Amino acid sequence: MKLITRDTDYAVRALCYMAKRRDEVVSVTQLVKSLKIPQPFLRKILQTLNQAGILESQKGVGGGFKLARPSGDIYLFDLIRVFQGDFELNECMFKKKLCPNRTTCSLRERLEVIEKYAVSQLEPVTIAELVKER
Amino acid sequence: MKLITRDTDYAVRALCYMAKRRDEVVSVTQLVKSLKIPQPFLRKILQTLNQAGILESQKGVGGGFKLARPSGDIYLFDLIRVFQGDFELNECMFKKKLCPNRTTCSLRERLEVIEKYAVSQLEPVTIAELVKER
DNA sequence: TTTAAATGATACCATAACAGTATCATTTGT
DNA sequence: ACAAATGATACTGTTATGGTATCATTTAAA
Ligand code: FES
Ligand code: FES
Repeated sequence: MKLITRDTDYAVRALCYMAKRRDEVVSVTQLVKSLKIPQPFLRKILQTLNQAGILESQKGVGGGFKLARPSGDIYLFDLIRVFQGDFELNECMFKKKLCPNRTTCSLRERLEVIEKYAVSQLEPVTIAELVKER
Repeated sequence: MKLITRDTDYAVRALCYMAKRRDEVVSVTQLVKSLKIPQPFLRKILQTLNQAGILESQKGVGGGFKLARPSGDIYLFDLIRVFQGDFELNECMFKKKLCPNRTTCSLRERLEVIEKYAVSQLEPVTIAELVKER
């Protein structure tokens, strides 16, 4: 039961690293030296971020990736959305989304409260924030 | 990313049903008629609860299950523990539990806050509570 | 102009968790 | 004896997770 998967976590680390070198193009090879992440996996992650418009890429020798926008405009939730889909702790709970008990189920209400809290906590987090804090 | 799996959810429903008929032995067949849960699956769930000491069973004709203790003493967390293991939204995040970034990672702190909140919300919930509320 | 360093695009793979099913054995009330 | 119930256990299908592996393409620099 985890809130954050490996993809997302790795992405956060890589983006933090890049945020500290803004506008500098960083290659996967470089990144892998600092962050201990398997190369091909990190590569896939960065390509995904590129397709999602969070990174920009430059091909060829001396190429690599850089942030597509200021680190303060890259939200943790953007990454979660990319790698994990919508943030839902609820997802109640029957084949094709229709749970008969929705109206009566009080468990559901409690889960919703938790989800709301989690969202409120995570929503404001940006890469800039995370970099600043260390 | 769900907090509660099907097992747990089904268990909650079944236990609520049984809580309303305290000390009455209820068979899986009966339960399945009210709750829309696949029979063999529910059976497995109840057997597990039996082994966990949450239910008592009676074999043979007219047999079935009943609560092993008052519904106010059966906590949602008991069920979560049985079907999902420890409640951890964190589980950081590296092969054999040792994440190098633990000290510096500020993401972690945020997740911990959320986890604490979730626990505080779910901890007091008992079957009795859930029955009462509908 | 060749070469090497980089990404692009895809396909593949291994493991585990999740959500069940299926069987056979045993107990027990009638 | 029989049928209704649980006990025990093994099996199965699907999806998510956490990756690898390949081949193609771009590009800077020798
Ligand atoms: S069981 Fe579906 S809403 Fe709670
Ligand atoms: S990445 Fe391991 S504690 Fe945050």
